[in-house]
Parts: sequence; C-alpha cells; structure tokens
Amino acid sequence: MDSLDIQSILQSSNFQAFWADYDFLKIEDLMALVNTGKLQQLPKNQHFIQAGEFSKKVGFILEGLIRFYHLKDGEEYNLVFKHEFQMASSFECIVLKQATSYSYEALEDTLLLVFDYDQMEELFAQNQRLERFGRYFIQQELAMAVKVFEKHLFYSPEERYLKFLEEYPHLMNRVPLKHLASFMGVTPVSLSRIRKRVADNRN
Amino acid sequence: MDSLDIQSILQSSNFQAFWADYDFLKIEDLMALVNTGKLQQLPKNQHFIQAGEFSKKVGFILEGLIRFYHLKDGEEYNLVFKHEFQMASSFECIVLKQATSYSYEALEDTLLLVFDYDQMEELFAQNQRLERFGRYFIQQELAMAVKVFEKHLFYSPEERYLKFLEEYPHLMNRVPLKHLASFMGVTPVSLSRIRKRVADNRN
DNA sequence: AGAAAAAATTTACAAAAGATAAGTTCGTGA
DNA sequence: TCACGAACTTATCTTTTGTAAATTTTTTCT
Repeated sequence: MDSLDIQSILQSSNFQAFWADYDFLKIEDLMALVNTGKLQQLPKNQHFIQAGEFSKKVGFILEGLIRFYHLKDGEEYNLVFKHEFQMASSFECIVLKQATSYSYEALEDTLLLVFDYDQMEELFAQNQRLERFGRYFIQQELAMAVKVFEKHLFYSPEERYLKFLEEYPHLMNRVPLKHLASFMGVTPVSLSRIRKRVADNRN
Repeated sequence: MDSLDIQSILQSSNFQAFWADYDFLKIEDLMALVNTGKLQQLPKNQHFIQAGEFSKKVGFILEGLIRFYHLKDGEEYNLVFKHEFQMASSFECIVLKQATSYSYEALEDTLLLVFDYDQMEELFAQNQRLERFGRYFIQQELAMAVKVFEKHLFYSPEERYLKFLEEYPHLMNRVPLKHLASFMGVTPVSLSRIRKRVADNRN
C-alpha cells in the first residue's frame, strides 16, 4: 500500500475525529510516527499476534475488526473487540515482559498500521510531544477498559446484551454471536435464550 | 507530617522494590515530583473522592487500603482494592473530563501523597523523564486492570475466590467479606456458600 | 463490660445459567 | 446450485446464584 492511501485515511473525517483529542501534536510529529509504521493487510480469520509469542508489535487499526481473546482449557474467552482507530498490542510482552497469553484474530479483513514498540520508544525519547501522545493514548485505553469491565460487574447477562445493542449497534452485525457470547461471559446457548427472552418481551 | 517521614518511606524496602521499574529516573526528578505532593491522612471509612465530584486529585498510597466502587440502585460494586504504592484517582475526571461516577473510600487508616493532576502535567512538560514515568505508570495500571478483569471472564466465582486467596493472601484479612463478595461479582450470601463448599472439600 | 449495630452465615425458595444433545438455519466453497 | 460444516436454536436436566428472612458472630461505641 503506497503513501497515497495513508494520506487519504489521515484526511478522512473518522480519523480527524480521533485526532481531535491530540491537538498539541504537530503534523510533523504525526508524520514522523507514521513513517516508522508499515501497512499490513490482515485477512479475516488470520492472527495478528498468537498466544505464546513474544511480540512487541503495536498495530493501529485503520479498517476492520479484531478480537482479543484468551484460550483456556480449549475454551476461547473474548475480552474485547478492537475496531478502527484502536490499538492491538500485547501488554504482557510490552509491559510485563512476558510471552503473551492472549491472541489477536481478525474477524474481518483488516488493515493495520504496524509499529515496533521499541522503535516507538526511541521516537518518544526524541520528541516529548509524541511521548505525551503515547501517555494520553494509554490513558484512553485504560478508561475504555474500565468501562468494559464495569458492565460485567454492574449488569446481568441480559442487561449486558441490551447495553451492547444500544452501545455498539454497528458491531452487532460484525461480530458472530458465539464471540459476542464469550465477550459477555455466557455460553452461546445462554445468549440464544437471552435473545429469545428479549424478543418475546418486545412482541 | 514532615519531610522526615517522606524520607523514611522513600528509603523503605517496599518503596525501593516499587521504584526498581523506573531506574531511568534521577533522584532529583523524583524529588521534584514529590515536592509538589501533600501528605494526607485519610481515616478509615472516609472518602478520598466521592461520586459526583469533579476532582483531579491523584493520590499515591503510602500506607493503607482503599476501595474503588460504584453505587448503582442502592448497591455498591467494588471494582478494585488499591493498596500501598498504587494510585487512587478519577479516570473519568482526568481522561474523560466528566464528573466521577465512582468513589474511593478508605478501608483502613490510610496515608496518601496527593498530587494535582494539572500540576503534574506541568511538571511532565518540563521534564521528559517524568513524562515517561507517567506513561509507564499508566501502562502498569492498565496491565493490572486487565489481569483483574480476566479473572471475571475466565473463572467461576468459586475459582475466583481460590485465586484471590492465593494471589492476595495479605488482603484476605484486610478486606471485609461483603466487599470481597462485591469485588468477586457475587452476593455476600453466595460468597458464604462458596467458603463453606471450599472448607468442606478440605476437611 | 455491656448494649447496640454491623457483618457474616444459614435456610428455603424461585429464577437463571451451565452442560449436553439434538435439531435447524445459514454460508461458503466446490 | 448443492452439499458440507459451522453457527444458532431448542429442549431437558442439573447446578449455582439471587432474594428474603432468621440466626449467629463480630465489631463498635459508650
């Protein structure tokens, strides 16, 4: 993919909206960062990072959808779905300095801008605005993680399903129900019952 | 509390262990940061931050234990317990720029070093090593948050109780069971049943 | 120390979720 | 377009949790 494509993405209204939070950054800061990234096309059902790897890749999703999951006793547990303008990377490798126990798998054909964390750090060390951008970005990730977590604690599975419907309507048709069930912390069978209950109560 | 006390805390082995992750910081960086903080004694059962407030306080716990909880329909939901060398602050106020819907309440007499987030930001802008320290610290917080979250998704309430026992034995005697139950996502009644089951299986 | 309040446990019952199995629908590729 | 496999739904049975109320234990306060 050539630089023309990057340009068109950077100029899209979606990217501009994402970007609004980081107005202290200069355009040349952004370009310095973007220039260290490589575009990667990740076809549906393929992995970006596999459990067991030690990878410091940081993927910024430009297009598509990826699930972040853990495999335990043959069961897969989806923690979160990452979509456009979100980040896919292994906090275990980068922060905890361990091999990752999680995997990232594309649910759709996905386009990523892929960075190397160590290279990003070098850049951050040279450019304090980028360093701050890095911190703000992580703070956003933390805030979003808490928002996801709180739904598991405050709401019943049925309420979580309704919340998901109203909060992520655009993901409803992109995420297979078995993965949604896993994300919600129930079995696919149970999700199916919940959907039936909800449908019946609205007849 | 005078500077002598800060000195003795900074020289404690617990603090040194916490500090080992941030070896790129110079001692004068640390002192510059510490000097902007104020010591606060927070008696048991008192709030550090109350739901509804807009507070950018950042409390670094030197001693004691605080619960981070949310009130919904008269029920309290504990998301996490913060102890020594962890941070208590409102991500909603700081990151999302909203009033907080969460509260922090001391479960023990607690000693905090309290910063103002905006003042911290100024300091970070002047000192890139501190800026990086800020980012690393948040990254650690995110990693810990995911580790807490994953237990809710991967494990049953009974397994969560056993995990808590082995992972936080030092918190077991510090956290009342009703708050532990809330943290585990079950009612106190259910936790009581779980404890009985576990005890019976070990007879 | 003793009274009052809060916390923890126990019991009974109702509701929901898990496991398993079987049947149906949907999609994809040959 | 047909056939195969994956995804989803339905049914049955078992286990666990939630709610409510009563009882015991622990903590707090005077």
